[in-house]
Amino acid sequence: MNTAPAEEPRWLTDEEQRTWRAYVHASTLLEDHLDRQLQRDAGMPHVYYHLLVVLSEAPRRRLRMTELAMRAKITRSRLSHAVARLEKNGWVRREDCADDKRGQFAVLTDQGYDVLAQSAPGHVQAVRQAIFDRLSSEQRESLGEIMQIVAEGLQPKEAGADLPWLR
Amino acid sequence: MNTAPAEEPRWLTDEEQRTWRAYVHASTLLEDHLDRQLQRDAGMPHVYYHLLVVLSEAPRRRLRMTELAMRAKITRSRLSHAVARLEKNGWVRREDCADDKRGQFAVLTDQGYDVLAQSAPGHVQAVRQAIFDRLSSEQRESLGEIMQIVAEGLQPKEAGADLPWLR
DNA sequence: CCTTATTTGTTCAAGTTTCAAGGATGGGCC
DNA sequence: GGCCCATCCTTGAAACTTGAACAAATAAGG
Repeated sequence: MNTAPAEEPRWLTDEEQRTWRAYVHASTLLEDHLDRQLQRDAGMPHVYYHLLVVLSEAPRRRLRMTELAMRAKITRSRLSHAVARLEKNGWVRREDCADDKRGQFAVLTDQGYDVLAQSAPGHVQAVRQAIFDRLSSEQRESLGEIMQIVAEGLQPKEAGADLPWLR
Repeated sequence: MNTAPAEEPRWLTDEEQRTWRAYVHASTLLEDHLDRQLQRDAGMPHVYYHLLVVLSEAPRRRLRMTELAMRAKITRSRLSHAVARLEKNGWVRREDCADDKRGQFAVLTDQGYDVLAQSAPGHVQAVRQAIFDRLSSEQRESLGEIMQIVAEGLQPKEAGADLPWLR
């Protein structure tokens, strides 16, 4: 028996190595940048801002907790804490679900909407400045395709998922 | 005087919007994925793992704290905590700097190197599986260029930086 | 020298995220 | 109904991150 990894793993080529490093650096810097920008201008980190965005696009500006967690790609636990915080800020409010007594809706408040409306321009500008303004239209297109592919590959397999949705 | 934002901001086009969403989703899922993979196989999150990697590539496997922070794109504060944790694991050791009595070196221990060597294959496989195996060679190339550009744009301007290096 | 400014790394407090556990409801099945 | 198990969401503790404040040491100017 040989349980130890017998074969040499397929290491990254030099170019892949460089690409991967560049990706890690860029994504780290970008997330930091946006977190700071939003913390300063909106009083919340990027993940929280994103939650408000997702809510703002939902019908009646409300979503079930699980649905919101899935759309935002975060765990339910994390969402629970996050909503608690946003609730304290008055930007989100919880509402019981009539059909399912286990359920909770997260609802974007008017106040939350205002914060969003106020900080959106700055956020868009930051994103534009960091990414789109620097890329050619071919690159922009390419980036979209690539990220789409990567995201799909990591998406918890739907239907019969062996994961209780995202672990 | 008109301090309020007078002009309609340049919103993202629909395609840019989609691209940005795809990016956020992909990067979120990817970072989560790697964090879990490494937490499971190496007992540390991705950032910490990256610190070991950077150290392993430095001459004599050691770097000044600030230098390490810069290469890893994290704050000194965060690094301080991280090294404390890694030190507790016996994977990194601190050493005083002879030239500059304020200075500290973070040194990768043999034990740290072993952990790295052991977990590297799994990590590479995860990265490959999530990204490179899914992309065409054109896309791989494109991704590298794009991320390079984005990273450069966010890099704290060197020389005369008005930032105390990353705030 | 002597004073002032900068750099280096740490620490504290507050905030966030993760993980494991748990309470409650819903649904299927006999 | 009664039982079992899945789903919905929350909780608490531990780990991690952040930003500001800080002490020590060095660099820069006069």
